[in-house]
Amino acid sequence: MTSDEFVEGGKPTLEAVGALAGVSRATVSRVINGHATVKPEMVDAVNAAVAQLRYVPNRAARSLVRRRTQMIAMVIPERTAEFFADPYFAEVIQGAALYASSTDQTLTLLIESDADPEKTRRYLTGGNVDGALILSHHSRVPAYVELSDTVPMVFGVRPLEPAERPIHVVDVDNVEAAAIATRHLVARGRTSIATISGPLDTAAGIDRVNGWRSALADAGLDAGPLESGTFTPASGAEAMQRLLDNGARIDAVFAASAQMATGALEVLRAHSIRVPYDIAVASVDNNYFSTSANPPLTTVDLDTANKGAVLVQTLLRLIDGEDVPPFTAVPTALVERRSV
Amino acid sequence: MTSDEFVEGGKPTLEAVGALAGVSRATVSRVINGHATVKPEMVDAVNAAVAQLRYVPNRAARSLVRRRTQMIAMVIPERTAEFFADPYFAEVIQGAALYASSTDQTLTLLIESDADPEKTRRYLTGGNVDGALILSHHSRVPAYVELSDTVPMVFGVRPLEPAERPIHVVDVDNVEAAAIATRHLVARGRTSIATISGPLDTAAGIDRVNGWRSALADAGLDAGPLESGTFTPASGAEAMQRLLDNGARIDAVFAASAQMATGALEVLRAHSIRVPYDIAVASVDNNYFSTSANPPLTTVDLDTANKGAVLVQTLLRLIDGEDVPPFTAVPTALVERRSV
DNA sequence: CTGAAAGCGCTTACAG
DNA sequence: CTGAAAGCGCTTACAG
Repeated sequence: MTSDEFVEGGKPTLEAVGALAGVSRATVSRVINGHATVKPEMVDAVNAAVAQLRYVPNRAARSLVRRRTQMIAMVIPERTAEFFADPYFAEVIQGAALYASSTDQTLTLLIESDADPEKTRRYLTGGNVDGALILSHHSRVPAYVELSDTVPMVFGVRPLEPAERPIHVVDVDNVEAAAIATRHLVARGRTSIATISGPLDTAAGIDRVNGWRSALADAGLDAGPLESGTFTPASGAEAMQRLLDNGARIDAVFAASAQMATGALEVLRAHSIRVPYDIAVASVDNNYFSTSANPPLTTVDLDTANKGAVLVQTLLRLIDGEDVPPFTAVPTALVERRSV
Repeated sequence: MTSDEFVEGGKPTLEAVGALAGVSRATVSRVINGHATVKPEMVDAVNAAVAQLRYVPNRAARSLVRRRTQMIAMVIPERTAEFFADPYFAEVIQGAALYASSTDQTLTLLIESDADPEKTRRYLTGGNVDGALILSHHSRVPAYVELSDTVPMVFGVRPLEPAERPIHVVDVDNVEAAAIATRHLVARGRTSIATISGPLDTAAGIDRVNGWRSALADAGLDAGPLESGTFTPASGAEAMQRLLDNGARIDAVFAASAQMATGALEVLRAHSIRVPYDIAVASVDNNYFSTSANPPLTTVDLDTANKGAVLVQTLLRLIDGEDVPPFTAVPTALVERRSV
């Protein structure tokens, strides 16, 4: 008797597995779903049959009866590609997709339509997904906050304004990340530490300024000058130039992103200011920009891929009705290279 | 009588829509699926009921009976994030996701596991998806070619060796793209045109060299010197340096990627060689690197987002059993900036 | 042209 | 501890 007898044509079904193992399909189902009430010998027989037939449960059937789509959406801004010089999204997506693949959830990418913002909301509320991860730009966040009691959601960034209702966010502690970098500068004996901040209308921009400021205060140092950029290399170069033009005597710069640090480094080089001898530069982000900068950047690793994984993990907990804290912090760590 | 009477609790079903419209659920199903055999007045009644109840078909139920998962996978290399300085994947994904969202297919990202390559194959052959888009590195392609008669597949790159069985690829015509750039250099009066090629073990690398060579031959010009890079800025800089070191008199360079062109430009600047006055530089890729180069690059736009869309479109045709040509070319176009 | 009915492949009360 | 049966929400022959 070959196992072929149990699969006529297409994919094997529960029925076929049951026939091979000599049990009902209800029992097979129980074994597959780990319902501990099955006799060990039946468990073994079923598992053997599953392996022999290479049985894979039909997602649609399971999803239909469980009333779960088994899908989660990752919502990302439409203009991502234009800003893809920023490796952030790629890393989060990669981390999230990898984690999702170890569960029976499917991760789908939902690109926000700038032309039709309602489309995304309709999709999310139309029962297409069990939950959503929101990585939109901060300006879009409030609109999603409203949906968060219709469909489970986890945000990748804290809203600027305190949300009107309890929400769940997974992010690094940006205050702490900036403080880590700044403290390292202090520990290396720097005393006049400027910052090139991110945009001050973003949570990350604000929080990193606060981290820089508080680390300085803790060390009994005055806050150095602050110039803001937009997280891009060009904006970092311009901010560095303004810092120099303003004539303040500084011996270190904390840049709120590796991209801005890269731009700053170019300006310093153009002025023959030696890094780290004359001015040390520390930043946040451990990515392509940090390693290929000249000199390579001492920076804070935000572990963005891990953030992607934790986002999914947290969302699944929420979907399962577990109690999830409003904020889950992803750990960060200093990585020392040659710019400090 | 309010429409609430037809939806007790959860999402409205076909049954509820039928009750509101005064028809059977079979008829509602026919209207929703556009089976032209329904009387116009019933069509209207059904559509009104659908709108009123905001009815959205249950994907799982539909998928179960149609024996289609309604999902397609995009297979991408695990190490993507590390190379994400290359905007290519982000753009393809964006184009593909956007197109998929206009259909009732869901696009899911499948990251190849370097540790367990079988995992991806099992997923694809386990009935999880209706088809797959393969964007892997070239070395992985042959393994997928084997699967292409088990599950419909479209490749984003032509295999290096002619495939053992008929496959479907969607890509730009790399020979033509390179020829466009080179012809433009020729039209501008350049006569000694070198190339910084991509890796010569990739289809894009090889094809772009051939395009450069044939454009030159067509113009009655000798092929200039060739140095190879790996598509990265650093490799472009090194190749440019070798070109200079070798002392050949050249008045133009065709770089097979914008990233390599960026690196080459830096070397030329360091040598005070003026672009385009002394040496003109044309490239391929219209992305962040092309616009932020100094000077901005005259280059061939590969319309990568559109490639993503066409990949999905082609795969859906294949899944529907249509006749699809083995190669679908995505159009390219020259964009003139200041490097030529 | 339309409806009643079967069935897609699962899960899970309900009996036993 | 296990099985027979109902049912998740659709689509589609099959009658009429």
